[in-house]
Amino acid sequence: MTAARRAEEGRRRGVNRSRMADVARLAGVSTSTVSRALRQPDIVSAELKGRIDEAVRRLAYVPNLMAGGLASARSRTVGVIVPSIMNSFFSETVEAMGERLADHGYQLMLGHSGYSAEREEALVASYLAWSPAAVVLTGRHHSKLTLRRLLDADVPVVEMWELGERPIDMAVGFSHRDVGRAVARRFLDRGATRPAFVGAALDRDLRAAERGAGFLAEAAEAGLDAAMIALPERPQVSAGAKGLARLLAERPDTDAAFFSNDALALGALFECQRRGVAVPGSLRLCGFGDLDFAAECAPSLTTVRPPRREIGRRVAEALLARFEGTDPGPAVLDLGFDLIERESG
Amino acid sequence: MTAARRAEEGRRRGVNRSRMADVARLAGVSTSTVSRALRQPDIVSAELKGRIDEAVRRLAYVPNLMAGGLASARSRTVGVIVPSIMNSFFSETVEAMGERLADHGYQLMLGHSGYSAEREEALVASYLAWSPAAVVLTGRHHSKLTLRRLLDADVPVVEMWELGERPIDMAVGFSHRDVGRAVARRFLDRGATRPAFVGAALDRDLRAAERGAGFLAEAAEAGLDAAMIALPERPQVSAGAKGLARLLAERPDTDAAFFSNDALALGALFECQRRGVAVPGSLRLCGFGDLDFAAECAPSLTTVRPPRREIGRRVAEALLARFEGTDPGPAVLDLGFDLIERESG
DNA sequence: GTGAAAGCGCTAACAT
DNA sequence: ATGTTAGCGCTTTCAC
Repeated sequence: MTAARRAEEGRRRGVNRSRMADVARLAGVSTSTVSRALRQPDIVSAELKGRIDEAVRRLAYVPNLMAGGLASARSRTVGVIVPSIMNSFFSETVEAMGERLADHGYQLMLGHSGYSAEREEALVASYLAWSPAAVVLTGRHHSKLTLRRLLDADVPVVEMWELGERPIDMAVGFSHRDVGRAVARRFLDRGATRPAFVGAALDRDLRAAERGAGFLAEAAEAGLDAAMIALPERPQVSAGAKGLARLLAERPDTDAAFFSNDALALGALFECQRRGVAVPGSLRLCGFGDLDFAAECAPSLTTVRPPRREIGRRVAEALLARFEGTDPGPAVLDLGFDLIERESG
Repeated sequence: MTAARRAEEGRRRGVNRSRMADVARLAGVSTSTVSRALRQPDIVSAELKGRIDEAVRRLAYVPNLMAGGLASARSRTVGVIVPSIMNSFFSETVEAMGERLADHGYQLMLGHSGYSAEREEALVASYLAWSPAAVVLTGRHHSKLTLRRLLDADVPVVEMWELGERPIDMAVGFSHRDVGRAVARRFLDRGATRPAFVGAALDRDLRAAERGAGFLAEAAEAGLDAAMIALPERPQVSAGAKGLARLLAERPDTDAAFFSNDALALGALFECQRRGVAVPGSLRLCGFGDLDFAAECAPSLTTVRPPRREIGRRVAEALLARFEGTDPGPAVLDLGFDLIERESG
């Protein structure tokens, strides 16, 4: 081999990267046997397995996943789309899911849609180009083309964080409408008569909108006319302060407010402190998420705890079961939620 | 073709998935031309380009990235490792980086090390199996094996969020030591004489430890003996409250405290409220991160704003430049930070 | 239980 | 500017 040729090879594969053929040669077997030893160790004789493992170790062999994927028409990759990585709700779910799947040799490809169906569509297309083992989406609202592509690809799909009647394939989450209802009931039980819902970016965050709808529905059934404040900005602490200001301006006699997440609720709490509004004395507050500050602020925040990690874990479990051909459990898995009763409401 | 054979093909490639050869046939050209038209449109005649695009559209052709990757020995994949996805510092960086790279057809593979060098090592190995276009790591401390693997693979590497003297390849971040010094100077300028640093999980979060070291060094140079409280737990709001309690117990005359992040500082602030400690009257507080609540809490939080999004953007820019063979800029890029002066300190 | 041989769908010389 | 040809490194029948 000429030096130039060797240099070319080095550039292609990275300097010291060995192939399965190198392992086979060193172990004195065929590549088929190496391939089997690596993926189904039990069907290879113990002696050969030992020689192969040794060769793998000595050569520091790392399989080329693209070659494997091409040959087998599938990859150990799971494409995941969340609305935003920065949202700690989803990132905790993703972390749990990723850990569980990584244990079994699966890699996550993570993307964020920014709550846009169009971006979701593009992400799904680019995931499918990798022949993923599965695709995980957030929510149950997707474009027609997204649906068609997923169906055509015949790939396992999980919709998470929200439940629908007819999932594409599987769904793991809970009912946001029920969350809204539960919070309303809590307020009513405590004697509130002028409840309100304050949400941000509800046109994009459909799950938050549904929590609001559930809240209003429950109040209406109790004969109360709940107010609804929809803020255009992102659901951050600063928006919560504005939301409270608007609420107090538009309906000063409000006595209980459900904010679409804990960040908003915290902002509202700060604003109450600044204005001298007593919480829960003259205004009850409830958030959603049970973020870590909820238990610490003063007064501590009544909120709803979604099964963040549990969703990730169960999605992973269902997928692993599918991959291994065992029972993946129910197509629609409702994990429920907890109402965390603290001082603010 | 028999029905069974067709069924087998369907299973392999997904029901309607067409190959480049199908596109070539429909457009009446060779696959090489299709391949060129897709990757370097300018070197193909306008007429053929048009026919090919039409064929791609009609067949809803999605390239098989594994085949492409195998043939070209590289993939449009960037492996990224952060300590934790749930940490909004890193997730904002990842989001910015991902957007920029996605615009150019690159996908992120995201993993989290949980601040463990061992897990980082495993992740790097699994990324390299995908022939990634680049690998992005957090920080400058990596295991020997990680280093060797990256060097052997001859892949572009960026270390982010921290700067070292000899980066593996490129580094984009800022000096955490300087952050600590800047905060100490601020406290001293305001007349503090009994400063302290409170950090959590400093044995794992080496950047936080370095902020603490810088803080102590600056205080020492001014002839002051700064205290250091190291909490074992994760840097959350609840830990901040504990940190404040310990600080007040161990050194009651402390008049200024730098918490290793905003969550801790917020917890401390809440605890001060509960104990009736005046902030900044009897105790100055400073955080790190400038999270969204920092501007909203009462008193508002003096803190340090790291260039979260900017880091992601600049990492992406540097990599894209490398991919395209243009000037990637300096090997070590210091983006600095901002001291945000608010009420608490 | 193991090996030989035929691809997987694409890219990249090379030739025209 | 376009086509021909030979793989990329692995998996998977199919024989033995």
